[in-house]
Amino acid sequence: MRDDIMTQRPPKAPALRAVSFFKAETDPPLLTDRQREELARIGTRLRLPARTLIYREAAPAESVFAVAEGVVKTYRDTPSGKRILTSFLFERDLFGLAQRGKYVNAAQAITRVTLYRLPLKELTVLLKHDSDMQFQFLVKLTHAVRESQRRGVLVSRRDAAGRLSMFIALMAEQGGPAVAASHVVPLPMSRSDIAAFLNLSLESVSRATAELKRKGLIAFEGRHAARILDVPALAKLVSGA
Amino acid sequence: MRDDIMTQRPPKAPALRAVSFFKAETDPPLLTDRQREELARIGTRLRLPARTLIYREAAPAESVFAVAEGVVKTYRDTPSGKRILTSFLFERDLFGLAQRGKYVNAAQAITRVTLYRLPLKELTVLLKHDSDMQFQFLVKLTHAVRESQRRGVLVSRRDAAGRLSMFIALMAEQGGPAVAASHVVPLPMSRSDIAAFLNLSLESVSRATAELKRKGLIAFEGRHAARILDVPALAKLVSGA
DNA sequence: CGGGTCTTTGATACTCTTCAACACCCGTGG
DNA sequence: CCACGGGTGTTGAAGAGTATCAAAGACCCG
Repeated sequence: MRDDIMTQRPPKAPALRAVSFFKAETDPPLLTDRQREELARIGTRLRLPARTLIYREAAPAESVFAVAEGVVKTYRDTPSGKRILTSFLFERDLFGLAQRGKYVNAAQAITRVTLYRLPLKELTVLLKHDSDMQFQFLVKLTHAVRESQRRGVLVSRRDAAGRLSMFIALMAEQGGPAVAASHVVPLPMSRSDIAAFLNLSLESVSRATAELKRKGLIAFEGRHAARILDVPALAKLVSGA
Repeated sequence: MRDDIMTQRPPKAPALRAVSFFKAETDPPLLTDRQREELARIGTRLRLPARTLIYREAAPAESVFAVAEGVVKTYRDTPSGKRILTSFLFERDLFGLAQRGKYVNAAQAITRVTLYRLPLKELTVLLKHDSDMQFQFLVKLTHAVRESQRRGVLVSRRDAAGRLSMFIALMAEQGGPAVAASHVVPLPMSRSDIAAFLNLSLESVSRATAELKRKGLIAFEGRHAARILDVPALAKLVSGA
């Protein structure tokens, strides 16, 4: 609450969130105000409505994007017509993964979003000049590797209910302390996005949610929020099988 | 061949391989000789026999490791007793992914390996002082993110033969031009490692290899090498479903 | 209120997993 | 040189779980 007042008054300059690989009690903001200003200077602030396609797979990659507000998904379409969601991006996340000058995923806004578009060229110059900022990007990238591996662990489970429970736990964690306290987890994405992320069919996700409801673990508050009713039971499902 | 003579005469200092996010015709070595020397200076050269456990999951993370020679796997054990292989590491790869001072995976040598153990503390100091080297680590990390996502795409396929074919293609790619020319793909890891990487049961991997053999796509030369017999057919299986 | 999208539910088929037994390979030791 | 043993890999049959196809229901936006 006080947090809202503090951070939303000025238009949010690009920021990063990540858990460091160092042992640390707290996770301080990765970037200083000055660094954020510098990023804002080379970048462009974009406000995009929900569902906007930000870039396509294999499009020329000229920028990296920082999420200031809203939710973004990145995905890949397989030759067989299936869509794989590689990640959900939230506030203070980066996206725009490229290889040889081309994006390896497509990116699309899920909600209305505010982004900072950071031209790769200027960004690399900036990073090479500001060793400290570069280090923070390095920390952020290791965070991204972990997150990607986490999805790998997620989809390794066979049962749909188990995958879904891990996903809800993931989203709860992402929401921060406010979500943890209220036990209400926002799920801004569609069921079909969840299915593509969990590598399940749409129907399996639906049946899994039904199962969790039936068992009294969660309840839905509209389509885009889940209330956790039985925390220990859900935690057990998340860890065990 | 000429490459062997060039690189193996002096003990290989730590090196990195990665595809850059920039558009580039060639992929030059990421590190200069001087940078490699500096890394060698802060690091320790280790020679370990096959199967050596390098570190456990959740162990205090004090170092990053660079592979100079041999093959390493990183894995995670789930509460339900299943083992998930998160990556295979080859020459010029890095491993030692940590979070809050602890390794998030375990790491084990598959073959006899030569490693450089780089203390995190010294490494970060070095990186902050050498902005250019830090940038190369950043490139390497984006490479790691892509590789991790690739595994995500791999395991999204339902059919075992499809996953295996993608895996063989991955290993072939890793082998470089020599492998591509000979069509013989080294598979130094065990079937059970492959199974854990592909998120399949041991038996399914076995059946998938049998299927590929039966269809005349590949032949095995011993247990740790596959010869690709029908390149276009395999490529088709790799891409399509 | 209406149209269309998103979601839920149902029945069938398909693929992998599991459990079990067997075959194979290779280093070891007689 | 050969037999042995253990790990490794292969093959078979039954069972579990999701994917798929089909259709009805709920929700949201205009």
